[in-house]
Amino acid sequence: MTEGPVPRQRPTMRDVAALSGVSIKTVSRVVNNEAGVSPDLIERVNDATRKLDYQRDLTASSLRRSDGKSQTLGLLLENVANPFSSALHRVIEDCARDHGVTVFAGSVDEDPGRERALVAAFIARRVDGLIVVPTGEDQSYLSREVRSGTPVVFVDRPPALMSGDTVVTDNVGGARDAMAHLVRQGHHRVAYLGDLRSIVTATERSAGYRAALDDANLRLDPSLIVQDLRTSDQAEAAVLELMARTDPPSALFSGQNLVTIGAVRALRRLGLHRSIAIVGFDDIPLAELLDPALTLVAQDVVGLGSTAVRLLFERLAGSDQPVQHVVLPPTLTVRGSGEITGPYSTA
Amino acid sequence: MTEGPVPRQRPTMRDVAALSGVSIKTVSRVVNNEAGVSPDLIERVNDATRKLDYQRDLTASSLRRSDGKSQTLGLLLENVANPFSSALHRVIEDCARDHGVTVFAGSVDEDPGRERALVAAFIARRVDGLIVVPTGEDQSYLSREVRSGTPVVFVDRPPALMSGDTVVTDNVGGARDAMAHLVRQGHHRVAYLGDLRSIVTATERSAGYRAALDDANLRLDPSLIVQDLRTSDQAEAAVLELMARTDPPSALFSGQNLVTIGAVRALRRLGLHRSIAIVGFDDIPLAELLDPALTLVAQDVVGLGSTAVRLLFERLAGSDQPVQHVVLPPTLTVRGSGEITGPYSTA
DNA sequence: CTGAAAGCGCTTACAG
DNA sequence: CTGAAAGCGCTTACAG
Repeated sequence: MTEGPVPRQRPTMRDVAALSGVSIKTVSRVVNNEAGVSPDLIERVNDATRKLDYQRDLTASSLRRSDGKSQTLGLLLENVANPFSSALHRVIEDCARDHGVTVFAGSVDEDPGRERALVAAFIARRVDGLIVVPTGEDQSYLSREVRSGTPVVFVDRPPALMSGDTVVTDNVGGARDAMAHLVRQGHHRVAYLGDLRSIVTATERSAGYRAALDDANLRLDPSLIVQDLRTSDQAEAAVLELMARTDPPSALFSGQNLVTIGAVRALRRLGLHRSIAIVGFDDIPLAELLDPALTLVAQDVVGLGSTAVRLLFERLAGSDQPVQHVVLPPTLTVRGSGEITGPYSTA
Repeated sequence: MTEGPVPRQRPTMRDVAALSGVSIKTVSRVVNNEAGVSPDLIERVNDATRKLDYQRDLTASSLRRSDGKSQTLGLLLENVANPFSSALHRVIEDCARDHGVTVFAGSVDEDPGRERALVAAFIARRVDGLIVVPTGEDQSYLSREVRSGTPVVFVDRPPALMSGDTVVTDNVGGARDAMAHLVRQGHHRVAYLGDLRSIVTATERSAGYRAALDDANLRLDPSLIVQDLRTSDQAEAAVLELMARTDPPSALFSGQNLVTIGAVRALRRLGLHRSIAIVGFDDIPLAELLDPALTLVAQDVVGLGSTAVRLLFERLAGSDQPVQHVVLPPTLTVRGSGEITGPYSTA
C-alpha cells in the first residue's frame, strides 16, 4: 500500500523554540521585534526561523492580541469585474497595503441578500473594517457591526436607513455640468438615460439633469426620460426607440458607463453617431478611441478610494469624531461626442 | 470627563452558552448543525444566538479544527484593475463562493518581489490554497508551500523552475490562427507587437507569429518585430515609428490588450485605421464599437477561472493525481479590423 | 533579559 | 444526549 507524500506540518513557534533552545515567549519577542532580547538569542531564533522556514500564523496571533486586529479589510463592490469597481479596488488595495492590511473583495450585484451574506462572511473572518458600496435598500443592519467595533465606510453611494462615514461623488453637480455643456452646444431636447432608480447615484444624476434644464429655463419633457436601464442592451433598445419618434432628442445624457455603451451602439446602428450629441457619466476605457471620442463625466476614483481608506483607518485608530461626509467633484472631459452642435447652436 | 461609546464586545460561544444555560460544547454542536442535540436545547441555543446576535469566529474555529481549513483562498493577479485580470477574478469569486470560500486578491504588477510578499501575506493568514498568475522569474519558492499543505494552481501562465497544476490558453495556436487570418487577407508583411519577453505568454504568442509565417512560406523580417512593450503609450510610439519606414507593414498583430490599444491609437493618429489591418490578442471592452471594430483573439476566461478553482478544490480534497496541465483554445472574433485586405489579396 | 502559566474563541477526544 | 478537560498557535500578564 503506497501512501501519498505526507504534507509536513507547518512549523510553529514551539518548533522554533525547541530548535533554538529558548522558550516560545522569546521566539514571540524576536518575531515581533520586541526590544530587550539579548543579541545572541535573537540570532539563534532567527537562524532557527530560517532553517525551519517558519511563518507566523497571523490568525492565531490576532486571536490573542489585545487589539484583536486581523490586519484584514472587507471590500464590497458592485462587481469586481466592472471597470469602475475594479479601479476603486486597485486604489484601496494600494492604500491598504501601506498599512500592512490585506483585502477581501466581493461582488454584490445590486442584490441586498448578497450584500448581507458577504458582510457576514467577512465578519465571520473578523475583518478589522469594511468598505462598502451599498445597495439601495437598507444598511441599518450594519450599525450592529459598527457598535461591535468593526468600522464601516461607505463609498460611491450613501447608506440607507443609517448614518456612517461616506465618500461620494457630486453626482448632482456633475450631471448638471454635463447637461449645461450640452445646452451650450445648442441642445434643448436632451434625453436622460438612467440606471435603476433604487440606486441613489442614478437618482442624483437625474436630479442634476432636471436642475440643468431649470437653470436654462427649458421645459422638461418626461417622455425624454428613460430609467431603470440595467444593461447596455436595454440602453441600446431604449435609444433605438427614442430616435424612432417623430420628435427625437438632439442629444443624450447617459447616467452610467454600461448605459453609455448601449446608447453609443444604438447611435452607430442608426448612423447617427456624428449627428446626435452624447455625454455620459463614468469614465470608459477606450473612450478616446471611439469616433467621435466620448465626452464623459469622470469620477475621482483615486480620491474616493484613498479617502475611504483614510476614514476607515482613522476610526480604527479610535477616532470618535462626528460622522464624516466627503463629496468629491467629478471632471467633465471634453473629447468630441458632447460637442456636436444642436439646432439652437449660436456657433 | 466624557467617554466615547464603549464598543460592546462581540458575543462569544460562552455568552450564548450562559444565556441558554448549556455548555459551550452544546452551543458548538448547534452552531455546526451536528446531529444528536435535543430539540429544546437547539431552540434555546438558537434563541440566545439571535438575541445576542452571535456570529461565530471562523478564524478561531479553523485554528482548532482538525482539517485546519480557513475557507479562504488567495488570488494573485497581474492587476485587479486590468480587464482580463478582473474578469478572471469575478469567475473565480463565483466558483469559490459555491464552496463557501472567500477570496483575498492582490496585484503583482509583474514584480517578483511583490509576488513573494503577497504570497507571504496570504500564507500568514493561512489561506487554504493559492491561485497564481505567476511573474516570469522563479516560482520555486512555492513548492515549500505546496509541501506544507497549501495547494497552488497557476493560471494564464505556467510557473518557472517548478511544476504545478496549470491552466493556460493555447497562445501559440491562437497567435498562429490570427496570423493565418491576416495572411489570407493578402498580408505578407505583418508586424508583431509584443509585451515583455520575460512573460511566457508573450513569448508563446511571438512563436505563433513565426510559425504562421513559416506555414505560409513567408520570410520573417526581424525589423517588423517589436517587443518589451509595457504600456499603450510605448505601443503607440512603436507603431508610429514602424509606419514611418519606407517599407511599412500592411498589417499588425498585437500580442496583448494594452498594446492593441496603443497600436489603434497610432493608426488613428496617422489616419491609417481603415487601410492597415490589425488583429490583437486578448479581448477589449468596446472592441465592437470602434471603427473599424476590432478583430481579436479572445481567451476563455470562464474556462480558465473555473478550471483553476476545480483543480484547486480537487487538491484540497486530497487528490494526489499527477500534475495537471490544461490548455484552453482561444477564439478568433472577426469584427472588421482584421479583414482589411492587403496587397496580395485575391479577393 | 527570560520564561511558566493563563487565556483568546473555538473544536477535539473522551467520559458519563 | 451532554459536558469537563485539553489544546489549536499565539500573546498577555506576571514573576524572577
